[in-house]
Amino acid sequence: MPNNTRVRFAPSPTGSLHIGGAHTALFNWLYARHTGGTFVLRIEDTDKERSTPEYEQSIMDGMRWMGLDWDEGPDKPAGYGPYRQSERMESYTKYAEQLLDAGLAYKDDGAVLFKVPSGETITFDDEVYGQISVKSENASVNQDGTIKDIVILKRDGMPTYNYAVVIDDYTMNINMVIRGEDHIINTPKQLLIYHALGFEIPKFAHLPMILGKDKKKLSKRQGATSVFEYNDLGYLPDGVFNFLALLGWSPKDGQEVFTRSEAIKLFDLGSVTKKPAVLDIDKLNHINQEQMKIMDPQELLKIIKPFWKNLGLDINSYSDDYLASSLQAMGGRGQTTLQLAEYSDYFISFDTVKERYKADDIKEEIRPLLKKFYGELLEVADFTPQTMEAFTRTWVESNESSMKEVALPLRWALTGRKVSPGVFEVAAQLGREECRKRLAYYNLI
RNA sequence: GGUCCCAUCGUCCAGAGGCCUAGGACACAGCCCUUUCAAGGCUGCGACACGAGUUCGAAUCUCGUUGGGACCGCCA
Repeated sequence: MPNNTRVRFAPSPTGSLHIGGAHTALFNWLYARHTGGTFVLRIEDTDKERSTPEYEQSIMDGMRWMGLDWDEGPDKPAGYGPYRQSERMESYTKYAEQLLDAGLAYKDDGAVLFKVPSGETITFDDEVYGQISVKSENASVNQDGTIKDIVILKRDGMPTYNYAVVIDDYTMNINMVIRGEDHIINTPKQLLIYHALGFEIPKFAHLPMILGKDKKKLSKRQGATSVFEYNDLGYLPDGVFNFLALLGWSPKDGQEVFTRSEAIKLFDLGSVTKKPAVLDIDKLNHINQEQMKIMDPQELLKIIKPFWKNLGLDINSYSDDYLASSLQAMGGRGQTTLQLAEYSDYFISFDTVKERYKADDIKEEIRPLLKKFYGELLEVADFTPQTMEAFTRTWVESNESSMKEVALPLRWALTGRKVSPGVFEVAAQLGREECRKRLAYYNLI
């Protein structure tokens, strides 16, 4: 069954993909994937001054990072191209002339302006906000409140935003326009042009804004600018994806942690909220942690590797299986990839342990006991957490010691940290010989 | 200032007239488990902005007030 739902994400390449743009792109993608429709990427590069190919590239990379693939775009031409506005001049000129001929537009100083009528009421049904109506004389105004005709072609010949979107959405057959709420106020202006040209009107769905802690629209100054910074900060694409999906929307059953395919299945424009949402890093951290827990170990490993490298750890001398199981051994600890990498460093390097722990807390009186115990522990037939723990429990009992007394120093010697997964889990992961080496270094066997 | 939009715990969401002495999640506090917590379990704290209506009954509908946001570029 062919599906003709067509949505688009239309960023302007004047900056990287920021969190607000990512949110809009995500919801478009979710809608397209849920309905089986087509997701179009259109580059709105009509600002000659600020648009750059580098930003265009960066936006696409950001989308790829988030796993938001598009079906049509500058790099994926289909029947509705080109996909950059700067390459679609022909249609802007054509329809401008049509408007000029019909007397609905006029030229002034080399620019073409659309004549805004008065006395009309422009109404549209937003899929999220419901019915919105504005009087045409209020649709486009000067600072003093007088009607302001809409510039459609600038003096440099390029189309303006409000005009180009209409022409492109129409000619690209977009039938559902999903964009930020900041565009709700632009919609009446665009509707005027739709009417003047006799174009069929698409459905509109505006999304609540994402606000910063100060409740102001996210600007480049606050928080991370591009989605890549979230990567560097330790967030998973799936974490950002999941977290962003929860801003302004939630599945009917209240599930908060979900995979991409679950999100696609569950997504519903009808349950998008209207209230602007404040971005809460604590929640992102939590969602990110949950995503790390359910992620495929080998996939997670690919992401953690660069973080380990940044910590100066030599991961090349270990197999992927060892590294992946080290990550698994962390048992869900750490909220970000950055933390996970840092917390697990002792699986890769004993040097980091030596730097952190000098063993000067060990009282000489108990060293003999520890030596005796660790020596025997290293000889258990089966170097698994279960066996080691069982062995230890009986040992401390018959030697009038305690779990605390022997396990805590062991943790320090093995990890150089106060906190870690179960110490026998750590020991098993490190392996008998590595444990022997570390204990020997601290003169504990 | 004008136009448009919004209004439930600190934050993100449930709630579409009785199921609400308002539910979940994050954060916070406390407790528990344990060899440690950065893992896990439990408990607590905490909100329907206000005022009028409509109704037998309102967080849910209407109006007003207040508060917040967005936009007012030949930027998008």
